[in-house]
Amino acid sequence: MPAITLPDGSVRNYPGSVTGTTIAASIGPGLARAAIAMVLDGALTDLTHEIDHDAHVRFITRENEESLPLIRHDAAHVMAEAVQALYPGTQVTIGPAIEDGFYYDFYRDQPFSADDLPAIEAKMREIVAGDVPFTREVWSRDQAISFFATRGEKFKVQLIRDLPDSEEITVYRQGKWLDLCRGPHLRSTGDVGNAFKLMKVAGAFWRGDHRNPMLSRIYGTAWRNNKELEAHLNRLEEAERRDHRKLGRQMDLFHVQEEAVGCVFWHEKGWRLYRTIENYIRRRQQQFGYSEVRTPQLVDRTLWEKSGHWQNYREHMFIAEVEHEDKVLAVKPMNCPCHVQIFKHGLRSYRELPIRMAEFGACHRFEPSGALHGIMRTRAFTQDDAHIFCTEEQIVSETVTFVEMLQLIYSDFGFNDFSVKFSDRPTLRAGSDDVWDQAETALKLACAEAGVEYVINPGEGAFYGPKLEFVLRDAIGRDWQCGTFQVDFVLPERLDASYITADSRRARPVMLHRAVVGSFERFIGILIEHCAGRLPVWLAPTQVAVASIVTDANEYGETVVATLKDAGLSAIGDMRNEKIGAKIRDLSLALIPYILVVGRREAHEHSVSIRRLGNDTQTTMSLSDVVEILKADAKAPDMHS
RNA sequence: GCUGUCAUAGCUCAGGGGUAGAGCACCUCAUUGGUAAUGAGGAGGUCGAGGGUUCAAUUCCCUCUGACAGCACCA
Repeated sequence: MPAITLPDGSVRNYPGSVTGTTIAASIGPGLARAAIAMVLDGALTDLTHEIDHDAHVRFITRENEESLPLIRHDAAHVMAEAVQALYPGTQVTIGPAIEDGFYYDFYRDQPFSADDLPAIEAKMREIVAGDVPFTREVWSRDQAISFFATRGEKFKVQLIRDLPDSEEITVYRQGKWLDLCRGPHLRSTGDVGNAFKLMKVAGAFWRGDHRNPMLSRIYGTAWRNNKELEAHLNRLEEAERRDHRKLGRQMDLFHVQEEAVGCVFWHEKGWRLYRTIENYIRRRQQQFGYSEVRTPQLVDRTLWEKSGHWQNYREHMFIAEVEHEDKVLAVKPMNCPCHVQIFKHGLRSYRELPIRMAEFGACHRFEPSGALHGIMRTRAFTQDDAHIFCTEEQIVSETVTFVEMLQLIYSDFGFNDFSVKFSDRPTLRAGSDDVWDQAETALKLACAEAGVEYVINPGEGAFYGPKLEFVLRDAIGRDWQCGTFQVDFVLPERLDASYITADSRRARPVMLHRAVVGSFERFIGILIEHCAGRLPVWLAPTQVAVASIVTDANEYGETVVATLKDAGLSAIGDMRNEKIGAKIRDLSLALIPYILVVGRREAHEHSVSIRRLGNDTQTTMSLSDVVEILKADAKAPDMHS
């Protein structure tokens, strides 16, 4: 006699075991039609699941966002059936729902190409139109293994073998096709609906391990209705429009070329943007008690051996050798060991701590070719790196202050939304478990004190310590990891850094590795995409353009440009023999925040007509007023008194 | 690095076994105009590099380099 409690608190009794389908039907025909799955005692479950005990049940309908992963997972099954129908001999592996959609990994001698997608998609729509029910079956392990083995599904067999003994082995059948699957699923293939689209094919390693065979993965996107699908496709187009590589070219900020793979050629405008950001960070660091240093690019391998980087990252380091000297130098891949050298130079007293040592450190890392991405992931980059040498007692307060600084900087760049990941000890690491316990505990305590909420990122810490990763969210909802904060008890030990305590003994400092923007290259890429190239005035490489209407106004136009430059603004003149409409268009496409138009009237009145980017209205003002307005608008956020 | 796709003018792209084409940008001339494209003319390419097949290769084949998407990697 199961008693079923519904979300509104009402309880219904059923004579024997009962399915969700029956319960929904007993509540009403509307719900019977709409319910596509249920949450049974907190767990998402098939509607056909038999309930033989008292339970809480909540029904999921298409209106509910929780239906999305189900729709996507079902779409993956439908795709797998379609693929096996069209390409016999293809082996199936796994096909989960993911953010925005789903994928399925197949094994096939000939990987799929984009040309195969229309046929697969058409077959999928057939299967959806067939509207055949999904049915769940529990199989024995042997039954499942022999079934998939006879079909030559080697990957499935391996999956089943690796399932823990406690795990019930279930398959889901849809018509003649079936797949090993934990479920749950919707009622039938028809519930997938038609708001899906196959997006791309890609290679993916079996079980995510590069030593394993490569599978052929097909990605799809799936939604509850066509409106959602359209919105998603529009978001993708918007992201493409914002691509920093495209905008970087259009705005003439930088380029990359074959002779310096993964390295950025900064053009004048891009470099101006870079320097504006660097100077801003420098001022913030000063404000927060950092001192700036500069360390060598080429450092003997012995130092990297001591730090452990040679053992851990040798294959990612650029090496320099000279003909007449028997030395191997590494182009520095990071700054920490160098900063320790400065710390070690001379005796340090506890009175000096914390020492906050900052460097705009240019680093080189041999990143795998497939990892490179515009200026976001490069082989040569510069970090806003700093290392805080402090006592254990100072970890908490230093963390709190760092988070405060990071928040301030992010919001100055227009990022007000960020999240934090806590990465704990990795499998390959230096330092004893005691030291790791100590470091992780200290960092957690510091987070609590700073009011930082985080999600755990298991096993993703650096080899020398746990870290916090600060992930910011951009204007179109994409996440980017920028800031980092790492507690390190290992490197000071390895590199033998010490200070003199109040009672004249030697003690090890703790080293806090930290960066706010991370790599300047990457951050600038993110910034460009965040604001779609329409940089705030203080960052814009060209802040204002002066356009003349007639040649008679050119001379006055030039004096306006000169006045703006004298006021410290980055100004250009456009005195070309073009119509004003064409100039407005060109200067707008160049994403210059302000356009000042001058004609005979303005020249005579000593005024300008001012127009803000993205706004098609204009007002005429005296030149002196405009200069004051622009000066105020062009001030860096930390320069407002 | 792996799988796949791609590489033609500064940019965006078309073409195709018989020495290359458009639009924009650029240069020249005319035009002096009031807020997102004035008109006409001109110049610009070893068709990514190397090899092969062929009477002939930018086009077909192979190798390399680079780019793009995904995977793997990211101290």
